[in-house]
Amino acid sequence: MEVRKVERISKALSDPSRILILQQLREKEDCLYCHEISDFIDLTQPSISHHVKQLADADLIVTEKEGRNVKYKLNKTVLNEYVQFLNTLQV
Amino acid sequence: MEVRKVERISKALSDPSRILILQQLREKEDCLYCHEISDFIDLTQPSISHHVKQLADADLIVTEKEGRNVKYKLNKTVLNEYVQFLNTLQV
DNA sequence: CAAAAGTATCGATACATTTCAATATATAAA
DNA sequence: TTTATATATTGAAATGTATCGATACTTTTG
Repeated sequence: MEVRKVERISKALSDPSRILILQQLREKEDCLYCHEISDFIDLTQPSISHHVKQLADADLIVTEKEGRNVKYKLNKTVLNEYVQFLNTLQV
Repeated sequence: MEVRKVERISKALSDPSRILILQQLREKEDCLYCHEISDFIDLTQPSISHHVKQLADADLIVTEKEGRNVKYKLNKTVLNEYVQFLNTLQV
């Protein structure tokens, strides 16, 4: 994995709201809808949209449009590649 | 691992210079001296000192003083805990 | 087609991070 | 003890990020 990509993923993971989104995504077992996020994060809609974008731009989540709703899934492949990179840092 | 800790480690990993330091630390197999960093990072001494501090504050590296030099080691325990946290994000 | 609902984008402001020059501190060498 | 070397800290400028209100876009519903 390229350094630039590691940097972007790390940055996406460096915010409590975004970590919480990923945790809730796991709780919901890959069926988190955008509008559900405001249930557990006390920020305005534009702020939440911004955080989701960071996660999506880092490829940590995949967005899927369902009518006027947006549904999120964890991108396990990218998360695994990131973990793999971290493991290569250990001799 | 606490969210605050994940946040801090992620932030430490979200900079190309700091990623490079960790990569070189692996190359040197846990024997990286502070003054060696300027060989592969083109920043001033205070900037390098700042980056090293970020890594140390996140507990990703352990610093050891040897006379007027400082030597770094990777904190594998913390890195593993971080990886473990990331793995719990996968169902 | 008009209104409503869900999400994204824009522009502004506040806050955080990166970087450097200057300076301080600590240890070693002369 | 004076000087040199290695690292840390400080303060400031530049850049980046988070947040919000306002607004635009898209899809659904009436």
